[in-house]
Amino acid sequence: MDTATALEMLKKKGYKYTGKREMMVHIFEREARYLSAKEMLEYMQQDYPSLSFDTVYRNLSLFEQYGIVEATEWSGEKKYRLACSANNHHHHLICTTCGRTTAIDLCPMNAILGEPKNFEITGHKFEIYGHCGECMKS
Amino acid sequence: MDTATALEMLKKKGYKYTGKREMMVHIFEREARYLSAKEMLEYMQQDYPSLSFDTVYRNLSLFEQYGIVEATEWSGEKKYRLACSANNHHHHLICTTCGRTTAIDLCPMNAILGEPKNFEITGHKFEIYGHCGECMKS
DNA sequence: ATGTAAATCGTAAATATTACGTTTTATAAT
DNA sequence: ATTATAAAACGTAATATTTACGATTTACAT
Repeated sequence: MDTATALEMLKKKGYKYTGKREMMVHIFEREARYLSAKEMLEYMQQDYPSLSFDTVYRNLSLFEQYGIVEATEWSGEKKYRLACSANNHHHHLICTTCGRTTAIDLCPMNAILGEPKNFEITGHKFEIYGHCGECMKS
Repeated sequence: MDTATALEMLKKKGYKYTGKREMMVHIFEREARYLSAKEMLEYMQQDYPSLSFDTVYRNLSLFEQYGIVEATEWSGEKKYRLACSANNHHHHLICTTCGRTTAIDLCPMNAILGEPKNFEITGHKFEIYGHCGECMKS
């Protein structure tokens, strides 16, 4: 999911192509890791000093809704990253310090045989947490 | 992990055996599901109308620290449940409406061959979310 | 150039969690 | 049983995260 594709897709749905949305996706591309809303706000404020919370949160939700970013939460915060371009479903090693990820080409759902009785599955999460090489140094 | 065992264990560590802690573990036993701090507070206030947030949060942290409860988070809230008495490591189907769980006797970490390079693993999460039979009715 | 709906701003409200000085209480020693 | 003391709880405030909303600005189709 690159910036142009993401924003053009939104435009086709009737949303506007704004500089702030463009920058948000750019930052996700550049950082290539999970970001909190606060981190995103801080990066954005370098270019838009008076940016409001509303804009960041609203756009994060919009991006999530249309599959531009994927979200998870740890340490009491929601975190967002650009949706993986890999077309196969997979999971991640996540550095809980910096948010960087490494893909795991394995989904435990494949090992779940049949449907559980009396339970409608809506989603699942498989995440391995830890510290990446960079963060271990410091 | 039953009430008596849990509280006696704490006592040996130098913590006091209080009616509030006893009731908290009782509620966890009775409910047998993930509870938010708020839900716990509300249950507790039936017997202790002036109970403060501090007590609930402090004791939840204490319980987590000593393995009496296990915690996770979804929908922007931390949730706690009595630590599973099963001595084998396992995971859960979780009803995101009521917090009830069903054990899955499977851990995807077994399929992760070897240690990832340049990454120190500190934990992992495998959870399947959905709606249980009870909650699907309503 | 203009109309209109969407986006953003500025700010406040809502929600969840943590913190802290004071008072109360469980517990062990006397 | 009384007392000392350290932990627990109270009452309340502070902090952090997320959401909400009326007013203003902007993108963009006409």
